[in-house]
Amino acid sequence: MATVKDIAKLAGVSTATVSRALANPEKVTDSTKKKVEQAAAQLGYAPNAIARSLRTQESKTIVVIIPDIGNHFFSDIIKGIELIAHKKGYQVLVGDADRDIVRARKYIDLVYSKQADGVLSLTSEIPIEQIIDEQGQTKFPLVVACENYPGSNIPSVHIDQEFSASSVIESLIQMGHYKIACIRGADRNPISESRLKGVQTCMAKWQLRMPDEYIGVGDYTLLSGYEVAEQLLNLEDRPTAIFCFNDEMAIGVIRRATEMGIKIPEQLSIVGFDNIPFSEYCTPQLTTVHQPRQLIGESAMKLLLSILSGKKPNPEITLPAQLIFRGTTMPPPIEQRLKIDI
Amino acid sequence: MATVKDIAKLAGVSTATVSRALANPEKVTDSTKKKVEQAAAQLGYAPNAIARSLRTQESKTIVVIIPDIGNHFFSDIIKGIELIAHKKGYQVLVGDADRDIVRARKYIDLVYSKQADGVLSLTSEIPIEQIIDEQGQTKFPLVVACENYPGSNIPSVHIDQEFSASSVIESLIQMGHYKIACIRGADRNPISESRLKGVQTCMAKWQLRMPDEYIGVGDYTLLSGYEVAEQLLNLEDRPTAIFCFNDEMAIGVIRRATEMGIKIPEQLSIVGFDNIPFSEYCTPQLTTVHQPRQLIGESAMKLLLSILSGKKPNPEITLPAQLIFRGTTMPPPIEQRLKIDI
DNA sequence: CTGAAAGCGCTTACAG
DNA sequence: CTGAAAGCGCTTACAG
Repeated sequence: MATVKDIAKLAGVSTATVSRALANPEKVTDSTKKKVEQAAAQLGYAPNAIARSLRTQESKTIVVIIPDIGNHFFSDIIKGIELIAHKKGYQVLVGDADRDIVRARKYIDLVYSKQADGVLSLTSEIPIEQIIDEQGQTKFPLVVACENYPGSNIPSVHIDQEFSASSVIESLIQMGHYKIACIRGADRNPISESRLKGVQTCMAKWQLRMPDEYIGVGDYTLLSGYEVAEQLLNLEDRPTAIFCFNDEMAIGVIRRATEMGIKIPEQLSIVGFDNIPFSEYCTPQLTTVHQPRQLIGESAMKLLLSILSGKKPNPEITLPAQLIFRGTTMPPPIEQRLKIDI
Repeated sequence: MATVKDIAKLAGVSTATVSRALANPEKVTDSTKKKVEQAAAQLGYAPNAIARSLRTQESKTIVVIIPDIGNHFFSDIIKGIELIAHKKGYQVLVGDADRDIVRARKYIDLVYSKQADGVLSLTSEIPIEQIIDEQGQTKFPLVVACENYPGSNIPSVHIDQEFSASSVIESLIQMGHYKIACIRGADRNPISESRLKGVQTCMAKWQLRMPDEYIGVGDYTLLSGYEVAEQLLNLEDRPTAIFCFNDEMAIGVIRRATEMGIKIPEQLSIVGFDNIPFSEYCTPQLTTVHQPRQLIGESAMKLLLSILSGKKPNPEITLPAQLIFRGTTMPPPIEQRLKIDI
């Protein structure tokens, strides 16, 4: 492989000049610029990015940690991240943590080993002691998207989870539902906690309560939705609506309900979350909460970029979400409808 | 950040010894090993991988190029790749080419800029002149998975596309279908070509022919399946079966057919390809060809690893696929059934 | 077993 | 505008 040295020899200049001609052509006369470019082309020169990184102390690479590469929700976010990153000359390294904090740690290590300049985490399942110092500050450029660490000041971009969840419940209640169940994510997952809080706040507002056996726990996969649906739908006092904390689980519920001969939406309303592409293609089409995925990715990357450039930007960005009504929701059978005193 | 120099000073040894103690502890006395380890721990040392790469001339990183991060099919393959790669101390950089050869080129550049040691491409849409020299040899460690460059000797692992496609058609014909349409991928896509060849070979074997208007062209997305279905299903002589070259398109077809009031599978049989998780969760459940995705990923990574270690392995691995019958296929209405002369 | 020294391929502050 | 020189942080062949 050709190096700056080879080019220098061929062009009859110093390596310093080669470097300048290639990186800052304006610092060099037109004629040397031309000589160098020609020599570089002739030798098929490709700069050694590793050597450059070592010298400049930056890798121009950021790593994005995703909890599960099999989850559709993250694709568009990554597209948004890449759009901005590439525009600014940054590479994107996608690391699948597989919901394992040990694997997440490995990806964060890339910053410590200087292979990446910053981290964009799409999960909050990252080792807190690796990222926060004694003063509660982040130890390196980090942005958390979609999720957030409540109570910390880690920069983050997300929708208003609590409000969105609360809106879902509000609209179900407006339809007349009151036997409302939900399928949440694992305990201690901040998103799940926020959404559940929104759910309960709204129920309380209407002087309703969601009994414990109506709160199913899934892991955001199709299969877990399918399995938890089984429990919920076999309950003595079966819910008339199920709010799932993502679309995958909702689609699992549709499948199980269909198999059990329960008519959707006549006998059971289902609401998902995320508005993944498949949500429009299942039968019936899924009512869900749309998250502006690409925008989240773009905003998160811009935020990280501004941190990387040494600025102290506003560390929290909240983006709008919207509830999309499709074919899995309608008022419950009349005898099961909430009677509202006026 | 602490460096070997700092550790050397603290431990009272040379940097050479520090390096040895950390990388090859057996080359060093137990007592110096202990001293060095202690010093390293005390300083919170993290090795600079960039400096190491520059010195050792290897990055221990491989890049995997995928055509579309939004496509479910690739998730498990990546999981398989990562499983093997991590076990062998390699990092995996996932690059989304977005079906754009210019972007694929950027990822391959990582090899030339020494940031990656090899490439695992899950698409054949890569610039041929960048990877093949005048003698028709690959210029750097490269494995193509799922797809293949017919006629080249680029190492690859894949299923037998032609045979799998031909089996699908065979079984449709056995059911009595003969008005069989398909939705293929773009022209010049090798997978698409191989499968189409399998389709046509099998049709010919039964002395049938697939008319041109029965061959729809999609781009492997839900939407394209939906749109092409519209054309196919509005044909004067409507097909009784549609074979889609991936599950996404098949699910798009299901959606459109359902909207048009066409009963599946009574009036229309549909077969997909890939067996993505959603194929089990749509209504009806999709008949499809299962590809051993994780195994493909693992095999491809092992093949790349063996190339990286300087071996000349068998450059072509063919893995078994299997046809999975679910709810979208059955014999066509009796009056549309193929009459076989015995 | 250990150390001094060279070198991987760049970039950049400094001097001219 | 250009060049000589230093240095980023490692590893390793060589000498002892």
